[in-house]
Amino acid sequence: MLRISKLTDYGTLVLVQLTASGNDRPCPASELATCTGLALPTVQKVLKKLARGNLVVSARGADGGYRLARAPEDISAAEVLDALEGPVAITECSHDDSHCELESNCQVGSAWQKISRAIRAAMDEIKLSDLHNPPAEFPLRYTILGESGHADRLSK
Amino acid sequence: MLRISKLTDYGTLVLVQLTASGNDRPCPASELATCTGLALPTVQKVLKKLARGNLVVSARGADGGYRLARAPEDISAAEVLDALEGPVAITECSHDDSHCELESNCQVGSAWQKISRAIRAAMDEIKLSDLHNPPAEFPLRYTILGESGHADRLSK
DNA sequence: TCCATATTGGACTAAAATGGTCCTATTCAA
DNA sequence: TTGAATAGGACCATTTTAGTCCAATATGGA
Repeated sequence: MLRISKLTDYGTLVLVQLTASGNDRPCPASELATCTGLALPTVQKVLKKLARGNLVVSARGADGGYRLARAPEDISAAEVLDALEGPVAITECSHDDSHCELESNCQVGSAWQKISRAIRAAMDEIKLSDLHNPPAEFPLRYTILGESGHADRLSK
Repeated sequence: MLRISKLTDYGTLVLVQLTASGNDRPCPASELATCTGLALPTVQKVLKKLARGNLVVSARGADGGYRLARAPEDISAAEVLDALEGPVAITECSHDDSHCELESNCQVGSAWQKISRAIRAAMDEIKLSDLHNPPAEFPLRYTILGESGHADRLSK
């Protein structure tokens, strides 16, 4: 269903580790590797992606390392996914495709896109601090169907 | 983010087509292929998966074909994903892994699993009939954070 | 200045998943 | 019996993913 790549999983591990160890000093990749039990090259790769996604800031040279770019409450799960999986389009509706001529089909495409946008919006609300200390449930709710036959609008 | 494979997209197309064309007679794969503009072998493959997922029923032989197993209101998006993507585990927490010894890490794993379960629950509420005639938005809502610091429970 | 410590960026390979096609067997109705 | 149709796999090409490694660069301290 929601397929999360291992890289994303590792990245979350690393981010949580950074969260847990305070954020006062830069933490070298080697230390994160030993703390998480992951292979060093893998941790390095993940950290590079996280840095490019502006979730961590790097300090080069001796006493260098990585630290969170923001407070854990200000880093969302959606950002983590973006940084590590890239902005993966759900279903790319290639407009020159023949089957997109049929209007009913494109409605389908847009339906999945809408669903994905909704999920993404929900992910925006889940923060790194939630992942660090997860609640019993993440109460994602799909509020359905006024008598219009259409779903109510998102209240947010 | 929510990555949907092309197969799933095609499958949804086919299901919507079956929905749109009524459900009185079995619809052969060839007809669905021409209606959707998809290649016949692809449509056949998709239909086989849908049949194994009990979303469509097949009739073999002359005048055979496929029809929806249930009313469009009784087929959920989650079922479609299950049938076409398989029950993809998000993050398999292999218990013998060394890094799972660290309790904080496993908390992460469970966090993603909880998120995925929440998304899945939301998908259960979205029906084929919604995909056929999608609303302006799918109002997925993540209701957050009582003062406990933990999220409120799903009310459903 | 020199050296050890770190990140940066990219290349690279192996393995797995995905998309798409095709073939043979089986089933059913006329 | 014959033709239309599904059932079930096998198959291959392509892409994605995981994981490793290397040369270059930056930093702080002796």
